[in-house]
Amino acid sequence: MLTKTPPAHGASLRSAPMAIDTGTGRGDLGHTIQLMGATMSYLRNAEIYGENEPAEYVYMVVTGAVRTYRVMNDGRRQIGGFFLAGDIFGIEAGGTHHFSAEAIKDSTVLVVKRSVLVTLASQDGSIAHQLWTFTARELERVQGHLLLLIKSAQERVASFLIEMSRRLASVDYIELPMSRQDIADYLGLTIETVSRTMTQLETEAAIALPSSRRIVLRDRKALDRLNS
Amino acid sequence: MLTKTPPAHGASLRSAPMAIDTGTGRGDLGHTIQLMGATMSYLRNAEIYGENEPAEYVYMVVTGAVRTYRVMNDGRRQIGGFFLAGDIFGIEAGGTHHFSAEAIKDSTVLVVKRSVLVTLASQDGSIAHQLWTFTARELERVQGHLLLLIKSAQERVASFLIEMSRRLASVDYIELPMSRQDIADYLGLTIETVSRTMTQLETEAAIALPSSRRIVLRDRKALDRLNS
DNA sequence: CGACCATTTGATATGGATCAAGCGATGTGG
DNA sequence: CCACATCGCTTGATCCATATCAAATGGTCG
Repeated sequence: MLTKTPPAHGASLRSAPMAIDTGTGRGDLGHTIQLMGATMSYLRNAEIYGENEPAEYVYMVVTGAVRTYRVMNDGRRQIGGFFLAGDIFGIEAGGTHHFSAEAIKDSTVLVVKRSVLVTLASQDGSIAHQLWTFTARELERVQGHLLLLIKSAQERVASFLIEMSRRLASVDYIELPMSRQDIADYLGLTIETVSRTMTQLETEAAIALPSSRRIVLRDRKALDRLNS
Repeated sequence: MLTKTPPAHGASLRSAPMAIDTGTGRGDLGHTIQLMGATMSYLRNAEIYGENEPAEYVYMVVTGAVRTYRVMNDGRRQIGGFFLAGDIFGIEAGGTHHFSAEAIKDSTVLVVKRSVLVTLASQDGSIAHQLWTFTARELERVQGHLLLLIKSAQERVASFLIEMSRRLASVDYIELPMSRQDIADYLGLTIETVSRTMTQLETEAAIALPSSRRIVLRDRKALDRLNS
């Protein structure tokens, strides 16, 4: 359950935004961030920000993947979310982060000063609306995550795979950026249970596992039935 | 796990706002609603709104208590939150409710048309900020709820009791408005486990149970240790 | 090749679910 | 005003899904 997180706080500032496909519609807060953001790079497992730190920046993933998490006093880690290319994270209405954020693999992100965004919002109703809408969508996401945690292991894993398949713009297989431990800590399971459930789904011909990180969704209907 | 919800859709419109102690600081969206809200009454177990309905109103509890919930396809019910006097619920940035809401006991609420609030927000930056702040706080609440669901039964129940003691402005005992089934569906446990855990906490002298709905927090430190 | 790390697989333990019955309070009709 | 039905809650017995503990396997990199 517990995970060590060898940090390697290697963040280098680069510059200049670039075009990103925001087709999935994250409000257009993504667009706003693209216009104003500076590029930063983080090495695998580098901390992007820590729990209880002041929330100085808002982030959008350009390449790579990010996890947010909290460590409970007993050492258990709960992952709050995974953020992939195009996803925004780190927004806090109150000025403090309630989760930590780390790069799952070498990643680049756009950053915008939160204070700038907040000031803009106070002048521009459209920006204010984007902030609200984004936070509301985040709320929905967390509510969905919460609903996952009362389901069976099979259902959780199936839901996770379906979600990832949707978000990873996958062709005929998905390439997971995160480890089994990350998945376990996201789903509230142990790594062993996640692994066993995967093999079980493979046995039932719902998925195929060419390698541990590469997963073919073979029987979408069966997975959907579990996802329900 | 499953619960029947004998509806009795008795909602009568009354009128006129009244002063409410908003001392705990819900932004001052609460104040805004007090200024504009109309009073509605709901009988115990009456539906206030349903999942997937358009979100026409925003609500603030004046007296009584409200639960929001979703029913999964297998019949399990997950309670999303309990809302007590002064609490606001039913805000949705997208125009649709994602949970249903019911009165836990006979309740009165203030209602404001969502459209009015949204229009106001587009003109008044302070209202826009209130909406954002409120939604962000709601997000934090749900994240806290999510963290609960990975803990042990004792920890969940202890956390629940501590939270309720804080929110119910209790003197030397708390008077729960909700049933064991509601608590179970909020904590992701069965009613039997909630009941057993309560008796266990009583045995350990952490609480006393003068009656099933009335609970004395006898050893706050022990509970805090579980809450952690 | 050898060391390390992630993942899988196996054996066993356990917390909470499930099935079932009992109990106390509340309300209703005779 | 009592007898009885109902409802919410508690308690008991057993089962099962997932956790825990342990070891084997496989892939990656120096």
